[in-house]
Amino acid sequence: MEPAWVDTTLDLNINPCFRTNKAMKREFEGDVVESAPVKYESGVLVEELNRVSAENKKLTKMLTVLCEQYYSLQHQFMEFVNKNPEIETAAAATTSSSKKRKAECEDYGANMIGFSGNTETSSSDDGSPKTPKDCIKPKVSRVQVRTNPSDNSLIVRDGYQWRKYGQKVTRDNPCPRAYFKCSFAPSCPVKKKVQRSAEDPSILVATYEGEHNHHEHHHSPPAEISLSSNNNTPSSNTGSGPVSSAPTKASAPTVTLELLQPGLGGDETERAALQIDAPAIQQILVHQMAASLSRDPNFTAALAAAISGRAV
DNA sequence: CGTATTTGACCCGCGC
DNA sequence: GCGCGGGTCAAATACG
Ligand SMILES: [Zn+2]
Repeated sequence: MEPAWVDTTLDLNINPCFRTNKAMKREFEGDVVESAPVKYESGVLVEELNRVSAENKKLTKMLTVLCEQYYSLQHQFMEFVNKNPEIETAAAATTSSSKKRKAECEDYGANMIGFSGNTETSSSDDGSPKTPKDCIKPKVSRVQVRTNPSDNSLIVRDGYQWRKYGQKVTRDNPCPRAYFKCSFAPSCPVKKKVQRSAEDPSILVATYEGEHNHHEHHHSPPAEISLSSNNNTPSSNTGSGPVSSAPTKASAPTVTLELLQPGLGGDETERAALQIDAPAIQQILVHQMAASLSRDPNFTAALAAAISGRAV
């Protein structure tokens, strides 16, 4: 769980010298005959190539798993953020260096309903499309992904399968906004909107809406990360949730999050530092891991390479 | 030929 | 009522 593991992996990936030395050493004390240096060298090289190839494959697999875990973690992180409006305010205050703060303040309902409630409830609903608009917003989560504008037009690679069903140009953004719908399960109501940031075209803003009621269409990792945000998800209100819109202030963790604008370094991703005063220490670790992951340009580059190279 | 994407049309809420 | 802006539909098209 500690970020050191990630660093080690990345170092292995980009700098296989140590591994090579070890392998060579082992080869030396193996079936080595010094009388034929060329043949020995060739054999060692071939074997080393195979080894490196296998290792590369293994690392790619690990990276894929890590990527999936990262996405899952990111998803849950923004879910966590959505439950605390203060974080959003602070983040908007810091990140909006020049952009206007829209203060749209989408009501963070924080109620986990809508995942078994609004899909099939009104079965005997005749033609009248009139629905009681009791603000049954299932869930709205916003996430910003930093990508290379030349690589991909719009992000889709987040572990799920999306079907594009619309594209519109918005008023205050020259970049169009794309509308996607989860197409894996026909009963999955999850939608997502993707639009580039107006100022920084390398940042894609994705807005997820709803919650998946199925697994990812391919082998999902067993999620060794046991974040699970157990503090404020009683998970007993999933059925009929007239839950309070805000978590109880008494037991809610006080979270302080600050996001730094990447613009200065140009190569530096946004950094998230947060401070939790709660019995959930795991969340701190998880968030630190997320921060370190998103902060590390090596990881970003490797992630981009892995995604673009081994497209799902 | 089946499926996914494109893209203009259509709908709907909202402010004037 | 009307215009505007955002969201969705669906016919046409592209793709494998
Ligand atoms: Zn889904």
